[in-house]
Amino acid sequence: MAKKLSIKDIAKELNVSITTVSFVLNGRAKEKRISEELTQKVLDLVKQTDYKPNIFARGLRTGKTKTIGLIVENIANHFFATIARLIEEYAYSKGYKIIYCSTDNDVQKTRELIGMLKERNVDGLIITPSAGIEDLLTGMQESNLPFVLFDRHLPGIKADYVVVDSFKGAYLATAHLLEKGYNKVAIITTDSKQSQMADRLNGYKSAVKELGDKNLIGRINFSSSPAEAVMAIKTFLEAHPEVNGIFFATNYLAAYGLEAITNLNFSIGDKIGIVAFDDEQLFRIYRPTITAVSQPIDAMAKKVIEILLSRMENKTKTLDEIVLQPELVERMSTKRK
Amino acid sequence: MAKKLSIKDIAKELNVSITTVSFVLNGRAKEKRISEELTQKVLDLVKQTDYKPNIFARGLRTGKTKTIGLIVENIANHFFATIARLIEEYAYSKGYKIIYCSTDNDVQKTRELIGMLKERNVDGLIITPSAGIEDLLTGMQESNLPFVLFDRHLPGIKADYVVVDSFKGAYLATAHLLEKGYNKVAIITTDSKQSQMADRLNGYKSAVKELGDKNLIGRINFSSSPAEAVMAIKTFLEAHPEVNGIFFATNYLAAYGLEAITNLNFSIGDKIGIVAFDDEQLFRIYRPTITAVSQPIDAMAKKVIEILLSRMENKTKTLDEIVLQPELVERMSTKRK
DNA sequence: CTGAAAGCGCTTACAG
DNA sequence: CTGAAAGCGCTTACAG
Repeated sequence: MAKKLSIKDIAKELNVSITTVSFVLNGRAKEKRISEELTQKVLDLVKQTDYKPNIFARGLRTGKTKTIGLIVENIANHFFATIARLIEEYAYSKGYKIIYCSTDNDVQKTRELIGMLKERNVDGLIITPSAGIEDLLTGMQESNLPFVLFDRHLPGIKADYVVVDSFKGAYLATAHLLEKGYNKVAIITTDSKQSQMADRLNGYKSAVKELGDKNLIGRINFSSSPAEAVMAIKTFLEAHPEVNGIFFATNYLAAYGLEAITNLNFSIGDKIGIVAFDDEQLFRIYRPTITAVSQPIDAMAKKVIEILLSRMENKTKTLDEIVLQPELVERMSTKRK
Repeated sequence: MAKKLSIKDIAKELNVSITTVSFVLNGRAKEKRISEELTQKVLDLVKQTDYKPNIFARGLRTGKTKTIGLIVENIANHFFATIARLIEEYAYSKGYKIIYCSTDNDVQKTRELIGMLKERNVDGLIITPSAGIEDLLTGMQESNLPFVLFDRHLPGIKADYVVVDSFKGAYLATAHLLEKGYNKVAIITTDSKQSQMADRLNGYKSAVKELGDKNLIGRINFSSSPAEAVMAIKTFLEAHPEVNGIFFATNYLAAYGLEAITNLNFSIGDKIGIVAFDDEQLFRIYRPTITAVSQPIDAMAKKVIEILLSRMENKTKTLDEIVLQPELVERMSTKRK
């Protein structure tokens, strides 16, 4: 590897001390009353030689890395991929880089990843937490490593978070189905205990209690393969022939559900109304188009980065518990001919 | 932040020199003939205290980071997200972390990202290259920074790459349409000059020349918004009413195409046959299901990491130019009733 | 206004 | 078998 330039080379070339160069580089020239002329000479040479400070040396001294760890459930999921992309962009514009990882909702893996990111001295973390990592989060708070939870939070943990009002979204979805005359509405959800899933179930129950008949709950094992999930949904629908409306608690459950329903040859919209939680391209393109609860992904990404950065700069003193509002996007899957 | 343990603390606790601890930690105890007993004592204490070497200090000395940079076109695209996920997994199992970035096919952004990753001293890079970064790649070769290209490669650059046989995939897709009796087959592609896109166009042309009539080429501006792309495809189809088969050169073009075709109220399969390059969930779930050219994503991810790691360990001397075979997955969109 | 020097936590050539 | 010490490239308290 071609010998990299060091601050020493710059200093020598200009016949000044490395201290001076360092001050200029860190924007402390004014404060240290280094002459404008000299400052400019340093900046010019740095630009001309394309000198980049060694990140390790700097990190060793300062302990900062300008890196943020982003731990999501599964980066291959459309929702997480899109939000990761936006977070990457906002972070990048502030001079931060992102290291992403996927947990698959595996507590052990989440623990390892957090350990790994701490070891790499990330300056902050963004996490979709699974239950069972409360101790790690508490530890991070004690050691002053800033983090923001998103998509869900953990009861009992007092920490910044950005989530969508899942109860409200589920309520809107279920009420919409009931009002459209689909009077036996089921929910298809996972067996996970996460806060957002619990909220979605409660939103469903609340709408059913108010406007509907009785709860019809199908739980799909979180670690099912796609084929197993499709089969499980099919079995559920066969066991409950009265169902004429379904609220799918996640985007991937809805995708599996579409496969199951098509296998059963039910006519979507006519025989059975459908709403998905979380909007995506599939629901716009599928025919009939699928009514969905849309999350404000862009606003979430922005909020998350904003909170984390101000926390990292020690600006925030109070807790930021942000609950954004979802929106129901009405499409053809909840319309009878 | 709680004071972190250093190698000094471990050494002091055990009354040995830091040299000894360092040798043990780096698996050089045997070679340095450090007694088994002492070695074990060190390892025990390290485990017990959960001591982690400071990554900066190590990096400053060795220049290694155990980090790989992954630069893809767009992490929110299903193909890249899935492959990134797999690469992450394989890399992780070998003790490496991944930093991802998205280029949006913007040469300037790609250049910046490569610069940023070099600055961060990644040990290696995985890149979906855009034309215009040849000099950077050559520079990396000169400075011995290992990298592997994937999805596409650059003519004129002699470097390891892993791609899918795009010519073959496009040929299969187009020939399949023609054989099924869709005798006026168009290709919808981008205006990009990338090797894989050029190959797909050539595969299309070759099949048309052999089995078909004349070339019908629709080019969509790569930086169109989704709505613009849908409109452009619609306009193309209206201008060419004879078209009864379409080969979409990418997954997202196919998705836009489905929207356009539905807007036009064409019956897929009957009036117009469709094949997409790159398979994804949408094509399995959509009704009718969509015939697609499937890329061996898992094999690609494995190959990429394998080549990069062996290159990083200086094991590879010869060039690895891997071309994997795609597969045509026949579905309903190319079947007439 | 500017510089000499300590020190961050490692690795490793050298000495014994 | 083991250790004292140099040095990686920075930042910054201190001195002038």
